[in-house]
Amino acid sequence: MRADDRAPARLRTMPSWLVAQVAAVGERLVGERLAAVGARRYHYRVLAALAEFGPASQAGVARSSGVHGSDVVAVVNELVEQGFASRVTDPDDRRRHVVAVTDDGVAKLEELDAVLAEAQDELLDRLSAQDRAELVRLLGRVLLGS
Amino acid sequence: MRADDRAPARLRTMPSWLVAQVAAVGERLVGERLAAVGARRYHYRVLAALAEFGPASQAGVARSSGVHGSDVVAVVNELVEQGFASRVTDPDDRRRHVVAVTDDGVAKLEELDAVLAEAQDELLDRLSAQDRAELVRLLGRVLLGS
DNA sequence: CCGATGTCAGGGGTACTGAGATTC
DNA sequence: CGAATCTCAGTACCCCTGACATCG
Repeated sequence: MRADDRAPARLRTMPSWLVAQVAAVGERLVGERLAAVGARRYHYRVLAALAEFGPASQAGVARSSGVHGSDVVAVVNELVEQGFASRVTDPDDRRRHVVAVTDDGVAKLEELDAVLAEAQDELLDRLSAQDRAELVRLLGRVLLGS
Repeated sequence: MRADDRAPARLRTMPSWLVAQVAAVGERLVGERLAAVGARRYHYRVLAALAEFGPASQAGVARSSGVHGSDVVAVVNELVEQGFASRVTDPDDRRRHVVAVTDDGVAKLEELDAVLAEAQDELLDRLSAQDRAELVRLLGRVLLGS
């Protein structure tokens, strides 16, 4: 009981639907590759935020990674379990748990980067370099005020 | 504990992430508007498929709407409850439940069409008509072989 | 028996809400 | 006190898997 992709005409030209379809394909490609190395998108986002912005409280990680605070808890739990992040209570403000990426975490992030680059290529297989750049430009513009 | 949109640089130019962000914005706009009139995307997709392709078995609806067969059951249940669809056992093949859109369902679909058109405009607010067409073209091309 | 169909139960991932406890 | 932080429980949606009974 699977779906063909003979979608109703109403949908085939609806931008929000097209973009959702493309996003779904991309998320599947990315998700499969991340799963193959034991990660999810949440892990990547949190590791990337920690690597770029440095150690931060979990609330800070939520802000910089875009992952919801309630989910950061679980993701950081998993990253710590796997040795990719450390979490210590801030002595200056004992509400805060300062999270930092470890050396293993940096290595893992590089592995994930490579894996995601592959997925991008597969997703955009049919687009020329120009078209890829144009797509990125248009998507960026749509996001500007959201 | 909400997210700013200061995303890591790794993500800001990654096509799969950009498209997922835009899709998320679109899905929120669409979802909110549909919720305001008591519907979800699944309802729209099933109604649109029924209106365009005519009455069909639930397996047929799954194929033409792209909604998974296991979910079609629940969606059709809800549409029938609301009077937007009818479901009768096919006398020629008693496995099949033939689903059809009702007059109320057609009216509902038109309401949803209007609501979704608004959402498209809001989503693409920042793009010229040319850019919108270009975006649709590029997205369509990405989907061609997926 | 095989295959298509409909139904149900359930999980996984993402995103969010609400409440409680702790600390500033 | 109010506000921020962390944590947990739970919800919702979408997508999917697996199993089962029914029927052609």
